[in-house]
Amino acid sequence: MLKDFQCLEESYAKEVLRQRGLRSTSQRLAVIHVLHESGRSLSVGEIHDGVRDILGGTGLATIYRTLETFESLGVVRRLHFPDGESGYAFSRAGNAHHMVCLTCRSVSDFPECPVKGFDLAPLEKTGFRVKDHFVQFFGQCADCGEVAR
Amino acid sequence: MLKDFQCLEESYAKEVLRQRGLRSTSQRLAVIHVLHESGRSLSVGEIHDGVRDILGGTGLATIYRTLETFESLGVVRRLHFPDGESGYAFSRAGNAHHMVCLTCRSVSDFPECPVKGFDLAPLEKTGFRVKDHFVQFFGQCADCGEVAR
DNA sequence: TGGCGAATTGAGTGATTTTCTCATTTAAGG
DNA sequence: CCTTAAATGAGAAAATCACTCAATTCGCCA
Repeated sequence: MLKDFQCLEESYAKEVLRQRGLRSTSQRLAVIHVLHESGRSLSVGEIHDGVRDILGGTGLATIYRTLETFESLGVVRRLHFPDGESGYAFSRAGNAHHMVCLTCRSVSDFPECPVKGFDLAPLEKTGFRVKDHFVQFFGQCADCGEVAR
Repeated sequence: MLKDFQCLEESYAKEVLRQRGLRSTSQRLAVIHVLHESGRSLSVGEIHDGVRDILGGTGLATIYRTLETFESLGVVRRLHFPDGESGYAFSRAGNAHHMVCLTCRSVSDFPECPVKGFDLAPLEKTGFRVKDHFVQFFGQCADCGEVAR
């Protein structure tokens, strides 16, 4: 069973679920726990393994359903890497901007939305109406940068 | 067989292939043809169908291999939509910025890289070293915007 | 605090997508 | 042309993801 202590991320997730009338099941909280604890982007298999470590047998379908639910709530985000791989990472709602380390796959959120600094004028001049955006910066985090040098 | 006329995109792809010592097969050119002609993002299945219309029986594995090859060359880019779907679109090398219409899935490139106007200083202050970026804007193109109104 | 109803899960199956293998074909330089 | 290595086709295999329904569990309310 999940230990009593809950990190900020777990209580945040609980709150979001509650607001939408969805249940805070141990499986859902375990997914958040695993994602947050790792601090990086995890594959579905890694998340499944992590949840099983906490709860014992857990169905793979539940993992897929949970990730889908959380992604629609903006609590979890799916990231796609240049090499074609993909993974899921914890993300505060509305934050669609990430710095992804290509070495360790750690994910950090932006201090603030970088699109504010973008000049969208030439873009909208073409008649295109922007409704959403998705920005990812790839590179090396502080730790991996050290090692590489 | 592929007709003699080749669009700019096809000769561009041929040139890139030649530079890398790769062959310009009819299948590869057909993939470019289909992608460019549609002007939007296509699924693997749609590309397969399109190529078969031109060449007759073509293996699905070839489509996958071709897309992988072109993506590594920067000629084709894989796009991921908010709904989880993904598709491939023609893209000039080095252009990692796209406007994607959520209605018709048409893809247009940016006039110029919008990240140039963005201040990376606060980001790099965290120790993160930016090596690449990927920017997608979702919304409605001029045509679909008209209809919606 | 215990029970009820509805949401959620588990397990297995099924569908879909992607990769792999290897014999055959084909592009491209000499 | 001819040669050679790259590329393809076909089908099987692997991986990924979705569906179904009985059993379980959460959250509300008495």
